[in-house]
Amino acid sequence: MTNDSSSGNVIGRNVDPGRRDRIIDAALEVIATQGVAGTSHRKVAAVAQVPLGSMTYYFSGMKELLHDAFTRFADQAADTFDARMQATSRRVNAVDAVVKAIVEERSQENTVLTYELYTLAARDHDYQEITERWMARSSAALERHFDPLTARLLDALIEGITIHRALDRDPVGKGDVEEAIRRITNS
Amino acid sequence: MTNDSSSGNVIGRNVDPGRRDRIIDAALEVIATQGVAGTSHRKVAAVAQVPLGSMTYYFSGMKELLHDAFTRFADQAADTFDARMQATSRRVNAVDAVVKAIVEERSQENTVLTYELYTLAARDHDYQEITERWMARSSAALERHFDPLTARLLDALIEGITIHRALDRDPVGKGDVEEAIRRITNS
Amino acid sequence: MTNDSSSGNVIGRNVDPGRRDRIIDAALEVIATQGVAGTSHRKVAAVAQVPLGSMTYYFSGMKELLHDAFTRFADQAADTFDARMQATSRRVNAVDAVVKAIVEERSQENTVLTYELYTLAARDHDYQEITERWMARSSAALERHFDPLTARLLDALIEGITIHRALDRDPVGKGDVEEAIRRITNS
Amino acid sequence: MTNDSSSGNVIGRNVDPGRRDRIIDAALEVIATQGVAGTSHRKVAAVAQVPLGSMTYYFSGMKELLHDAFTRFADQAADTFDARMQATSRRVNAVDAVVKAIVEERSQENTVLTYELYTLAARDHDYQEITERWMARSSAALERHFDPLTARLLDALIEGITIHRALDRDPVGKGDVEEAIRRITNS
DNA sequence: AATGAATGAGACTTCATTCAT
DNA sequence: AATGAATGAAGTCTCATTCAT
Repeated sequence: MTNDSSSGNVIGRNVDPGRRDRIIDAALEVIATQGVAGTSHRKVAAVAQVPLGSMTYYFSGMKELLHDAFTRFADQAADTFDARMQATSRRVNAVDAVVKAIVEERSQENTVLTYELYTLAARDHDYQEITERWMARSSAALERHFDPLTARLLDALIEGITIHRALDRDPVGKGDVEEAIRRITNS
Repeated sequence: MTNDSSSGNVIGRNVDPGRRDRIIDAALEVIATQGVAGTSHRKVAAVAQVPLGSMTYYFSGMKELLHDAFTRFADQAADTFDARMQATSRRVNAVDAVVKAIVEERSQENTVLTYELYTLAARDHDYQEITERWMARSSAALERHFDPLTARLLDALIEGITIHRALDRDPVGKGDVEEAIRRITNS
Repeated sequence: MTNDSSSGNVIGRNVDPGRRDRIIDAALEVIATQGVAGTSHRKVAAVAQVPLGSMTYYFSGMKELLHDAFTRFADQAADTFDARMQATSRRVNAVDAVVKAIVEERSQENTVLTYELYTLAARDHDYQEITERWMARSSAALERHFDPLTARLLDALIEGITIHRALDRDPVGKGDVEEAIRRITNS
Repeated sequence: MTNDSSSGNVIGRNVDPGRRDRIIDAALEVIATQGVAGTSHRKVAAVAQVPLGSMTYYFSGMKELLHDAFTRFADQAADTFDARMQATSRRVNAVDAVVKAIVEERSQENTVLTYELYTLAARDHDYQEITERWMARSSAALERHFDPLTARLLDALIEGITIHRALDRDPVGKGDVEEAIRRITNS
């Protein structure tokens, strides 16, 4: 009668720990695909394979869902970047590491999610907290290798290059990226 | 007989020639306020003070409206930046002009609209054409004073600084912006 | 394919003047049957045989629908009572007319609707305006035959007797009603 | 063996004996504030500070909860009125006592609850039993001082005056209330 | 040319109730 | 005995779009 979803226990309610996490992941997937504007409880529930009613059981509303999703996204991105900077011992390698972070890592999905977040943050302070924390962590990671001002300016440059690489049909190449990093860091 | 759609002013026809423009302006206002996600025919029609039926009469649908609106937005922004660069005769002043463009001009509304556009462009090629043209015009304007590579990198830096200034609670000051421009342009 | 509702014009949208009125009537029917608590857009739309979407096209929301419905109900009740009082020329007959108004006319449906309205009015001033106007018209109608104070007290008595007759398993009879009217009017 | 539900305090059992009562009180509070229509298990549970699951554990469903709540309400109201009548020894004072009962005692909350109850009773016989008992007790209390017919008519008058006082922007004053009581009781 | 009327689809959310524990 | 987890049903409302006029 009803779809036996995944693991037995057909009669009665499933006890499904981890479901909240699954919904958040599904939300990020839908946001990346359809944008915040195209994200709905229905679609997320379908991707997460949970009943529609679960959505507002686990999240007070759409806003909480989006907030939690973008918090996870920003935290993970910052973790990754942090790890990358941490793995670089010497300053001369730091420039390389940054170049790689830009060129190799920034997926289309990540870029899309980033601008969706910025768009929300530009209008709603609750999301701005997420971007602030993220930016602070980025700068801190860069300060492992650069002075505070340089770290900040470099962070901004990374941001700008990433955007332009994402939106440009003929994006700047790796060599030019490196040149930009060198200039801003006086390396 | 009555196919003259350009100039005529036969009784009862074409009473409100600027209506299409008015709708586009209203659309930009609504997008800035409510985001693309919160933009609807109804709201735009209300702001533009035109009947709801006008919306799909003048625009084939939501997408055409958004496309036209962002086209106007990007064109105007590029015009302004172009004029600013054109007004600067010597390279030494160019750095100053760029700093001012960043610090004095980028309003909250413009920033919001910019990311709404990027968000669309990141997912839909039709909008990407708009951002591409915009970026090309920006670089061209900068090439009045800088070599092509520098112009491109500078353009990206401007982008990044603008974002960070918009999203940071304690944004970098004018002096630091100038320092960044100097570094990227080797000035 | 779609249900041909009432009168032709299957292709395209029906132009159906009077539809708003029909919805209001349907609302009163549903309220009488299921109570305000049990009234929903769906149910009213079903009774009125209009699409669900019509509900919020014609009424800004549930509240406007209820307000309009109860306004019509109160106006009609006041009209009827007014006509009854107007038809009675002499005071001696007025008592009789009032008795008849209570005993013969107050249907179960009317009584139910009245208390639904009172319940709303007790909590929301917007509905209280309806009851105030109704009460004012009742008193005015009674003042054709009685002095103002007597009219007011009589109005209250009518109210109370009606309630008790509706809620009592063994309601007071016509004779006792007449006795009550006589006492309150000193007739 | 374990059917002793009144006093036991075995470990882990019946830790919170007054919980059912607390829920009923909370229900009355919610009904008074939001109306029967706006009353839900969730809201009542929140006010009573009990888990949501308690609601259907202690009450078979919403109807039982409402029924129990209104039973308590009616009983308490009848108790109060009864006490007031009992405290009045002589008939001449009885009129005064009734006037006071109307003017001094009928709170907005009580009035609201009363009509919510009437609204239910008008449609559902199970609630009508509550109103019948209440009315019977009122009449009985009045019969301490008045003959049966007068008691009944007076009871109805009290009802009507209370309603009109609640719904009228400019309610009848104490003096007029007294006049009404005198007329209906031939005092 | 222009628009008011109309509606099906789908949005978010609340809820009473069930069930495993 | 008691409850947290869970969900299907239904609620209100918004909307893009269509069509007759």
